[in-house]
Amino acid sequence: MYWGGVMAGHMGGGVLEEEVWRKGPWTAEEDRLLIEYVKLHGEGRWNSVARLAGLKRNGKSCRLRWVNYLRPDLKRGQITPQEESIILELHARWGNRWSTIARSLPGRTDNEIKNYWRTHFKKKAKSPSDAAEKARNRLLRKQQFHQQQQLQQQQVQQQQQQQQLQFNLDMKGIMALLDDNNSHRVPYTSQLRQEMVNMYPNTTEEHGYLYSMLNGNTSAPEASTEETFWDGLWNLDDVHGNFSVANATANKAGLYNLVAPFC
DNA sequence: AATCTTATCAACCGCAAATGG
DNA sequence: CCCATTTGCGGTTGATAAGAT
Repeated sequence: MYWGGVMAGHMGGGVLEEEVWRKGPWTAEEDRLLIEYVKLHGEGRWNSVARLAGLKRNGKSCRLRWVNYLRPDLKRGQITPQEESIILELHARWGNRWSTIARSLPGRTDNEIKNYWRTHFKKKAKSPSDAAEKARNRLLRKQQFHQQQQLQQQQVQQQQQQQQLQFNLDMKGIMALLDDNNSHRVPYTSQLRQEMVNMYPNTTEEHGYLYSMLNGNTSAPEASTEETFWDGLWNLDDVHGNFSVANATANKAGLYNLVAPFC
Protein backbone atom coordinates (compact mmCIF):
# COMPACT_ATOMS: atom_id res chain seq x y z
CA MET A 1 0.00 0.00 0.00
CA TYR A 2 1.22 3.44 -0.77
CA TRP A 3 -0.12 6.94 -0.47
CA GLY A 4 -0.24 9.54 -3.12
CA GLY A 5 -1.95 12.65 -4.33
CA VAL A 6 -3.04 15.61 -2.29
CA MET A 7 -6.44 15.72 -0.72
CA ALA A 8 -7.93 19.15 -0.49
CA GLY A 9 -8.32 19.45 3.22
CA HIS A 10 -10.75 21.79 4.93
CA MET A 11 -9.54 25.27 5.68
CA GLY A 12 -9.75 25.69 9.37
CA GLY A 13 -8.57 29.00 10.81
CA GLY A 14 -6.42 29.56 7.79
CA VAL A 15 -4.56 26.32 8.28
CA LEU A 16 -4.58 24.07 5.27
CA GLU A 17 -4.80 20.54 6.49
CA GLU A 18 -3.34 18.29 3.87
CA GLU A 19 -4.08 14.64 3.59
CA VAL A 20 -3.25 12.15 0.91
CA TRP A 21 -5.47 9.66 -0.89
CA ARG A 22 -4.99 6.03 -0.23
CA LYS A 23 -3.88 4.01 -3.23
CA GLY A 24 -3.15 0.44 -4.11
CA PRO A 25 -5.14 -2.70 -3.38
CA TRP A 26 -8.45 -2.30 -1.57
CA THR A 27 -8.94 -3.83 1.84
CA ALA A 28 -12.05 -5.77 2.85
CA GLU A 29 -12.99 -2.95 5.20
CA GLU A 30 -12.78 -0.37 2.41
CA ASP A 31 -14.93 -2.57 0.23
CA ARG A 32 -17.48 -2.84 2.99
CA LEU A 33 -17.60 0.94 3.40
CA LEU A 34 -18.02 1.47 -0.32
CA ILE A 35 -20.80 -1.11 -0.58
CA GLU A 36 -22.53 0.54 2.36
CA TYR A 37 -22.20 3.93 0.68
CA VAL A 38 -23.77 2.72 -2.56
CA LYS A 39 -26.57 1.04 -0.61
CA LEU A 40 -27.39 4.33 1.06
CA HIS A 41 -26.71 6.84 -1.71
CA GLY A 42 -26.75 4.87 -4.92
CA GLU A 43 -24.12 4.91 -7.65
CA GLY A 44 -22.61 8.20 -8.69
CA ARG A 45 -21.38 11.33 -6.91
CA TRP A 46 -18.17 9.44 -6.34
CA ASN A 47 -16.31 12.44 -5.03
CA SER A 48 -18.65 12.48 -2.04
CA VAL A 49 -17.63 9.00 -1.00
CA ALA A 50 -14.59 10.10 0.95
CA ARG A 51 -16.66 12.56 2.96
CA LEU A 52 -19.81 10.45 3.40
CA ALA A 53 -18.32 6.99 3.80
CA GLY A 54 -15.13 7.83 5.62
CA LEU A 55 -12.99 6.40 2.86
CA LYS A 56 -9.63 7.94 2.09
CA ARG A 57 -10.01 7.19 -1.60
CA ASN A 58 -10.66 9.62 -4.39
CA GLY A 59 -13.82 9.43 -6.45
CA LYS A 60 -12.15 7.86 -9.41
CA SER A 61 -10.72 5.04 -7.37
CA CYS A 62 -14.10 4.39 -5.73
CA ARG A 63 -15.96 4.34 -9.02
CA LEU A 64 -13.42 1.98 -10.53
CA ARG A 65 -13.54 -0.37 -7.58
CA TRP A 66 -17.34 -0.45 -7.70
CA VAL A 67 -17.63 -0.85 -11.46
CA ASN A 68 -14.91 -3.45 -11.86
CA TYR A 69 -15.20 -5.45 -8.69
CA LEU A 70 -18.03 -4.75 -6.25
CA ARG A 71 -21.08 -4.37 -8.52
CA PRO A 72 -23.46 -7.20 -7.63
CA ASP A 73 -24.30 -8.00 -11.25
CA LEU A 74 -20.74 -8.93 -12.16
CA LYS A 75 -20.17 -12.31 -13.66
CA ARG A 76 -17.22 -14.05 -12.08
CA GLY A 77 -15.07 -16.77 -13.50
CA GLN A 78 -13.31 -17.40 -16.74
CA ILE A 79 -14.40 -15.99 -20.06
CA THR A 80 -16.35 -18.73 -21.81
CA PRO A 81 -15.71 -19.79 -25.41
CA GLN A 82 -19.01 -18.15 -26.37
CA GLU A 83 -17.94 -14.89 -24.79
CA GLU A 84 -14.55 -15.17 -26.43
CA SER A 85 -16.07 -15.41 -29.86
CA ILE A 86 -18.26 -12.39 -29.14
CA ILE A 87 -15.20 -10.45 -28.03
CA LEU A 88 -13.33 -11.37 -31.20
CA GLU A 89 -16.27 -10.53 -33.41
CA LEU A 90 -16.96 -7.20 -31.76
CA HIS A 91 -13.30 -6.26 -31.60
CA ALA A 92 -13.08 -6.84 -35.33
CA ARG A 93 -16.01 -4.48 -35.73
CA TRP A 94 -15.30 -1.82 -33.11
CA GLY A 95 -11.57 -2.01 -32.42
CA ASN A 96 -10.45 -1.07 -28.91
CA ARG A 97 -13.83 0.33 -27.89
CA TRP A 98 -13.90 -1.84 -24.81
CA SER A 99 -16.86 -0.26 -23.12
CA THR A 100 -18.91 -0.73 -26.29
CA ILE A 101 -17.89 -4.37 -26.46
CA ALA A 102 -18.60 -4.83 -22.76
CA ARG A 103 -22.23 -3.77 -23.29
CA SER A 104 -22.75 -6.95 -25.27
CA LEU A 105 -21.36 -9.10 -22.48
CA PRO A 106 -23.55 -8.71 -19.41
CA GLY A 107 -21.61 -8.95 -16.19
CA ARG A 108 -18.25 -8.36 -17.83
CA THR A 109 -16.34 -5.11 -17.46
CA ASP A 110 -14.46 -3.20 -20.12
CA ASN A 111 -11.31 -3.65 -18.04
CA GLU A 112 -11.77 -7.40 -17.93
CA ILE A 113 -12.36 -7.64 -21.66
CA LYS A 114 -9.42 -5.38 -22.40
CA ASN A 115 -7.14 -7.50 -20.21
CA TYR A 116 -8.42 -10.68 -21.79
CA TRP A 117 -7.95 -9.49 -25.32
CA ARG A 118 -4.49 -8.12 -24.66
CA THR A 119 -3.24 -11.31 -23.05
CA HIS A 120 -4.84 -13.67 -25.54
CA PHE A 121 -4.94 -11.96 -28.89
CA LYS A 122 -2.68 -8.96 -29.05
CA LYS A 123 -0.09 -9.75 -31.61
CA LYS A 124 3.48 -9.35 -30.48
CA ALA A 125 5.39 -6.73 -32.42
CA LYS A 126 8.43 -8.97 -32.46
CA SER A 127 9.18 -11.02 -35.51
CA PRO A 128 9.00 -14.78 -35.16
CA SER A 129 11.63 -15.89 -32.72
CA ASP A 130 12.47 -18.70 -30.41
CA ALA A 131 10.20 -17.25 -27.81
CA ALA A 132 7.31 -17.03 -30.22
CA GLU A 133 7.97 -20.55 -31.40
CA LYS A 134 7.96 -21.80 -27.84
CA ALA A 135 4.78 -19.94 -27.09
CA ARG A 136 3.13 -21.55 -30.11
CA ASN A 137 4.20 -24.98 -29.00
CA ARG A 138 2.95 -24.34 -25.50
CA LEU A 139 -0.37 -23.21 -26.86
CA LEU A 140 -0.56 -26.26 -29.06
CA ARG A 141 0.08 -28.58 -26.13
CA LYS A 142 -2.48 -26.71 -24.08
CA GLN A 143 -5.04 -26.97 -26.87
CA GLN A 144 -4.41 -30.68 -27.28
CA PHE A 145 -4.90 -31.17 -23.57
CA HIS A 146 -8.14 -29.19 -23.62
CA GLN A 147 -9.39 -31.05 -26.68
CA GLN A 148 -8.85 -34.31 -24.90
CA GLN A 149 -10.65 -33.03 -21.85
CA GLN A 150 -13.53 -31.72 -23.92
CA LEU A 151 -13.86 -35.03 -25.68
CA GLN A 152 -14.12 -36.85 -22.39
CA GLN A 153 -16.58 -34.31 -21.12
CA GLN A 154 -18.71 -34.55 -24.24
CA GLN A 155 -18.94 -38.28 -23.78
CA VAL A 156 -20.15 -37.85 -20.21
CA GLN A 157 -22.62 -35.17 -21.28
CA GLN A 158 -24.00 -37.35 -24.05
CA GLN A 159 -24.53 -40.13 -21.57
CA GLN A 160 -26.34 -37.80 -19.22
CA GLN A 161 -28.47 -36.33 -21.99
CA GLN A 162 -29.51 -39.78 -23.16
CA GLN A 163 -30.43 -40.65 -19.62
CA GLN A 164 -32.37 -37.41 -19.31
CA LEU A 165 -34.17 -38.05 -22.57
CA GLN A 166 -35.06 -41.55 -21.54
CA PHE A 167 -36.26 -40.26 -18.19
CA ASN A 168 -38.51 -37.67 -19.82
CA LEU A 169 -39.92 -40.22 -22.24
CA ASP A 170 -40.60 -42.71 -19.50
CA MET A 171 -42.16 -40.11 -17.28
CA LYS A 172 -44.34 -38.83 -20.09
CA GLY A 173 -45.59 -42.34 -20.56
CA ILE A 174 -46.29 -42.70 -16.89
CA MET A 175 -47.97 -39.31 -16.74
CA ALA A 176 -50.11 -40.12 -19.75
CA LEU A 177 -51.26 -43.26 -18.03
CA LEU A 178 -51.93 -41.43 -14.82
CA ASP A 179 -53.65 -38.60 -16.59
CA ASP A 180 -56.02 -40.86 -18.51
CA ASN A 181 -58.22 -40.87 -15.52
CA ASN A 182 -57.53 -38.59 -12.62
CA SER A 183 -59.62 -40.64 -10.27
CA HIS A 184 -57.26 -43.54 -10.85
CA ARG A 185 -54.16 -41.47 -10.26
CA VAL A 186 -51.47 -43.48 -8.55
CA PRO A 187 -49.62 -41.50 -5.89
CA TYR A 188 -45.98 -40.90 -6.62
CA THR A 189 -44.87 -42.46 -3.41
CA SER A 190 -41.47 -42.09 -1.86
CA GLN A 191 -40.86 -45.71 -2.80
CA LEU A 192 -41.60 -45.03 -6.46
CA ARG A 193 -39.50 -41.91 -6.23
CA GLN A 194 -36.57 -43.87 -4.85
CA GLU A 195 -36.84 -46.36 -7.70
CA MET A 196 -36.82 -43.53 -10.22
CA VAL A 197 -33.86 -41.93 -8.52
CA ASN A 198 -31.99 -45.21 -8.67
CA MET A 199 -32.75 -45.52 -12.35
CA TYR A 200 -31.97 -41.91 -13.18
CA PRO A 201 -29.51 -40.51 -10.65
CA ASN A 202 -28.93 -37.24 -12.53
CA THR A 203 -32.49 -35.99 -12.41
CA THR A 204 -33.10 -35.39 -8.73
CA GLU A 205 -34.54 -31.93 -9.28
CA GLU A 206 -37.34 -33.34 -11.41
CA HIS A 207 -38.06 -36.04 -8.85
CA GLY A 208 -38.65 -33.51 -6.12
CA TYR A 209 -40.84 -31.43 -8.36
CA LEU A 210 -42.72 -34.40 -9.68
CA TYR A 211 -43.27 -35.65 -6.17
CA SER A 212 -44.93 -32.43 -5.12
CA MET A 213 -46.93 -32.23 -8.36
CA LEU A 214 -48.38 -35.66 -8.04
CA ASN A 215 -49.22 -35.23 -4.42
CA GLY A 216 -51.49 -32.28 -4.75
CA ASN A 217 -49.40 -29.21 -5.50
CA THR A 218 -50.56 -28.29 -8.99
CA SER A 219 -49.32 -24.72 -9.09
CA ALA A 220 -46.67 -23.59 -11.54
CA PRO A 221 -43.22 -22.90 -10.19
CA GLU A 222 -43.11 -19.63 -8.29
CA ALA A 223 -41.58 -16.73 -10.13
CA SER A 224 -39.02 -16.18 -7.41
CA THR A 225 -37.94 -19.80 -7.64
CA GLU A 226 -37.65 -19.53 -11.37
CA GLU A 227 -35.71 -16.29 -11.14
CA THR A 228 -33.32 -17.88 -8.71
CA PHE A 229 -32.99 -20.79 -11.08
CA TRP A 230 -32.06 -18.61 -14.04
CA ASP A 231 -29.93 -16.28 -11.96
CA GLY A 232 -28.01 -19.29 -10.79
CA LEU A 233 -27.78 -20.52 -14.33
CA TRP A 234 -26.17 -17.29 -15.35
CA ASN A 235 -23.14 -18.29 -13.32
CA LEU A 236 -23.16 -21.92 -14.25
CA ASP A 237 -19.74 -22.23 -15.76
CA ASP A 238 -18.19 -25.57 -15.20
CA VAL A 239 -14.56 -26.03 -14.38
CA HIS A 240 -13.61 -26.18 -18.04
CA GLY A 241 -15.36 -22.94 -18.82
CA ASN A 242 -18.16 -24.58 -20.77
CA PHE A 243 -21.51 -23.03 -20.25
CA SER A 244 -24.21 -25.63 -19.98
CA VAL A 245 -27.19 -23.59 -21.16
CA ALA A 246 -28.18 -26.26 -23.65
CA ASN A 247 -28.27 -28.87 -20.96
CA ALA A 248 -30.08 -26.65 -18.51
CA THR A 249 -32.56 -25.54 -21.14
CA ALA A 250 -33.20 -29.15 -22.02
CA ASN A 251 -33.86 -29.85 -18.36
CA LYS A 252 -36.20 -26.92 -18.06
CA ALA A 253 -38.05 -27.83 -21.22
CA GLY A 254 -38.31 -31.37 -19.99
CA LEU A 255 -39.70 -30.15 -16.71
CA TYR A 256 -42.37 -28.08 -18.38
CA ASN A 257 -43.23 -30.93 -20.68
CA LEU A 258 -43.82 -33.01 -17.63
CA VAL A 259 -45.86 -30.38 -15.87
CA ALA A 260 -47.86 -29.10 -18.81
CA PRO A 261 -50.71 -31.64 -18.55
CA PHE A 262 -51.48 -30.42 -15.06
CA CYS A 263 -51.54 -26.73 -15.74
C1' DA B 1 15.96 -26.17 -6.02
C1' DA B 2 16.87 -21.81 -7.95
C1' DT B 3 16.26 -18.60 -11.35
C1' DC B 4 14.19 -16.63 -15.24
C1' DT B 5 10.17 -15.72 -18.18
C1' DT B 6 5.47 -15.16 -19.16
C1' DA B 7 0.58 -14.58 -17.99
C1' DT B 8 -2.86 -12.44 -15.42
C1' DC B 9 -5.37 -8.85 -13.42
C1' DA B 10 -6.30 -4.95 -10.28
C1' DA B 11 -5.55 -0.37 -10.20
C1' DC B 12 -3.44 3.86 -11.79
C1' DC B 13 -2.98 7.81 -15.12
C1' DG B 14 -4.13 11.24 -18.52
C1' DC B 15 -7.39 12.87 -21.49
C1' DA B 16 -11.89 13.97 -23.34
C1' DA B 17 -16.77 14.24 -22.95
C1' DA B 18 -20.63 15.31 -20.18
C1' DT B 19 -22.85 17.97 -16.73
C1' DG B 20 -24.22 21.79 -13.96
C1' DG B 21 -24.06 26.44 -12.08
C1' DC C 1 -21.44 30.64 -23.54
C1' DC C 2 -17.90 29.82 -20.08
C1' DC C 3 -15.70 27.47 -16.58
C1' DA C 4 -15.19 24.08 -12.94
C1' DT C 5 -16.21 19.62 -11.63
C1' DT C 6 -17.44 14.91 -12.43
C1' DT C 7 -17.62 10.84 -15.08
C1' DG C 8 -16.09 7.52 -18.42
C1' DC C 9 -12.72 5.58 -21.41
C1' DG C 10 -8.53 3.45 -23.10
C1' DG C 11 -3.62 2.80 -22.32
C1' DT C 12 -0.28 1.44 -19.08
C1' DT C 13 1.95 -0.26 -14.95
C1' DG C 14 3.27 -3.18 -11.19
C1' DA C 15 2.55 -7.11 -8.15
C1' DT C 16 2.05 -11.78 -8.07
C1' DA C 17 1.23 -16.44 -9.68
C1' DA C 18 2.34 -20.02 -12.80
C1' DG C 19 5.26 -22.25 -15.90
C1' DA C 20 9.71 -23.17 -18.13
C1' DT C 21 14.58 -23.91 -18.04
